[in-house]
Amino acid sequence: MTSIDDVAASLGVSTATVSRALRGLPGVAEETRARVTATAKELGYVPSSAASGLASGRTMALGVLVPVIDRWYFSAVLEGVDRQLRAAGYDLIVFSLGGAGVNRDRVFHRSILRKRIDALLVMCMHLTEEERKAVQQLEYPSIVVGGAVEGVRHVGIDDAAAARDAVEHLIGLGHTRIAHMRGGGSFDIDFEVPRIREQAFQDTMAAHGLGVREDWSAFGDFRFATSRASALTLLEDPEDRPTAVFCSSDEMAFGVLKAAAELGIDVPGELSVIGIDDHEFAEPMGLTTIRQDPEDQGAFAADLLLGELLRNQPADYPPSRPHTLVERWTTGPVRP
Amino acid sequence: MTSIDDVAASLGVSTATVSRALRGLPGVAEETRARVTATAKELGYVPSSAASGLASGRTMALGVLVPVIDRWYFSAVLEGVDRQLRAAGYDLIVFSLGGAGVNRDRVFHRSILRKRIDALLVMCMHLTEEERKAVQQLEYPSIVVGGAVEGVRHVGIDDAAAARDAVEHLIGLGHTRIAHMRGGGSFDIDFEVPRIREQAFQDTMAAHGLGVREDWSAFGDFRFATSRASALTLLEDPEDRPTAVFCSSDEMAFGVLKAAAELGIDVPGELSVIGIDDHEFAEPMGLTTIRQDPEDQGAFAADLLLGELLRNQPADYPPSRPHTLVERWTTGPVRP
DNA sequence: CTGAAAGCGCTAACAA
DNA sequence: TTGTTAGCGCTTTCAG
Repeated sequence: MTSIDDVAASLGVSTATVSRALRGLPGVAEETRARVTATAKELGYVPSSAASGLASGRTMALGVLVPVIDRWYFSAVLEGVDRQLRAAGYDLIVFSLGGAGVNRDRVFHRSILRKRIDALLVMCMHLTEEERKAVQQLEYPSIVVGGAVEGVRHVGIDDAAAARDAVEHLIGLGHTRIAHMRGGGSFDIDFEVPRIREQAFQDTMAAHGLGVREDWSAFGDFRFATSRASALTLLEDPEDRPTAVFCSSDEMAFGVLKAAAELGIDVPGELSVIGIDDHEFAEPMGLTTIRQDPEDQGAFAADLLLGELLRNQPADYPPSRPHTLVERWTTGPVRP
Repeated sequence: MTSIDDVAASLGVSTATVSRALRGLPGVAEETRARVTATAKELGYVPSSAASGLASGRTMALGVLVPVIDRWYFSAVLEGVDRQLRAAGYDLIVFSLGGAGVNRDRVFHRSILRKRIDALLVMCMHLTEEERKAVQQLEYPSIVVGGAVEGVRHVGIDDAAAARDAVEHLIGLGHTRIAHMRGGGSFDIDFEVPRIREQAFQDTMAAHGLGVREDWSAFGDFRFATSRASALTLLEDPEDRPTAVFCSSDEMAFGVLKAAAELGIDVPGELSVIGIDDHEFAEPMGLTTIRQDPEDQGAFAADLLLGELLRNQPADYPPSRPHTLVERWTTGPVRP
């Protein structure tokens, strides 16, 4: 492994000069810089991040804490984060809690506080009291993406408004018998988001003088399979079923669509379905939904953190990222 | 930031003892170890990974190179990798090339060779000649997951056998008019896998004396949307269309199913569809498919690398991970 | 514009 | 069982 000393020795300059030249710092003769750059390349010199991290205190890495990696929202945010990091020459370290809460505190203590990263991005999820405190007391910048976590700043869509817009779209089409396919639950992934969307559903219904039926609150766990199974029950009685279903996520909307297809229910003739997300499959499925852009959210948060690292002071920003209604073909006027 | 010296000073022992005690090395009195552990915890001491990495040469981090993060296969592999790393106390650094090939070499040189990781896992994708060489010459263990990369060892399913099994399932049901929805292309994500599956399709057809039609080779790009669009054309003529479609991935199979539904084609009555993957949606969709387990592949590869790091010598292993046919409800006997 | 030298916080012989 | 002593490979004052 060729080190900075090798480069310095081979040129007869000091390591300080090599370091300065390679990092583009001022106060190096252009001619020297050129020679250093050339020699470094020739020798295949690559600085050790451990050494420079130790010496400078900056690791050039950003950590992202996620509940799981392989779900649409989280991996999309990661993609957006990574895009910005790449541009800035930062590396991405992913701390996954891996679904259920095994060794959560091990992950927290061992990795996050280990001076391995310059900033931390936390994906929306349920944190324990202790974890929340740990994040708040981090000595480097941090931010939450997605649902809010009390006492920590965050960026994401306005979940209540997004849910309200979805429900009002259905109401605007004349629907009054509206069911809700809700998320949250088993994975402990996030407490707030599903609750906020549920609350917004109820509030919006109430605001329009519409009642919500307890048995029309179906549990879909933010997943296709669970939602399909729930919807099979929800929609089974042709004499008494909703004319529209508001789904707290697109994946759950797909489940409802699948169930409707199996039951021979025409969409949107007999049933309107709306989701939230604008998942990759939403467009080819023709799903009407409230679009959000997790990549944008991740990129925005990463940029924010990167900027703070650069200027060494907290930045001001609007917490809400946009959402918009995308009308496609799964919603339509209620049938008289 | 409390350092190892603080802990040592506060106990009146040497830093060496603290280091040994905390890392569970032998040769420390149990009583001493207990006191050290307690004090470390009390003072909130967390070792600096930069410092220990520099001193020991081990970073306790593993790198994973992916073409993109937010696709089913890649994020699932990541999940499996991460599970093993977590158990071993390793951190996960994700190097994403981010779809198209922007700054690819920057990523390679800046990050991968930077002594930030102890081992590298490369997700199947198309590497340039130079990149392949760089990976081969890495001075730490590396492995490819998914499709093979010439000159680098790898783990994954036997793609040819998987495709053959899928096609033979269709042939076994009496189908002779079989189309192929193929992947590969736009993203440059992987050259080998789509090609191998295509070749296996053709070989298997030939082996059974069946012809393949050029116009029945549809391009689905491994994606739902693209596949649906292709299938709409593939299946449009009721007088002359395949009775079965072999899809090189489940997402593409979903696209075919969607197209069939839109065209009013009964599955499996008029059309059989089989995929490869066993995507999360496959079961609720009732899709017959060749199951592979990317999480298992990731975990297996990570374990292999971790083991080699531990024993400091290359391990022997069977390169192929299992695949199995999962029969559900999208395939059936050809209609006379 | 360049060099010398003192660490950054830990680990790993080697002694004791 | 514990302590001493060198570094690991960089960055960063401070001089020159």
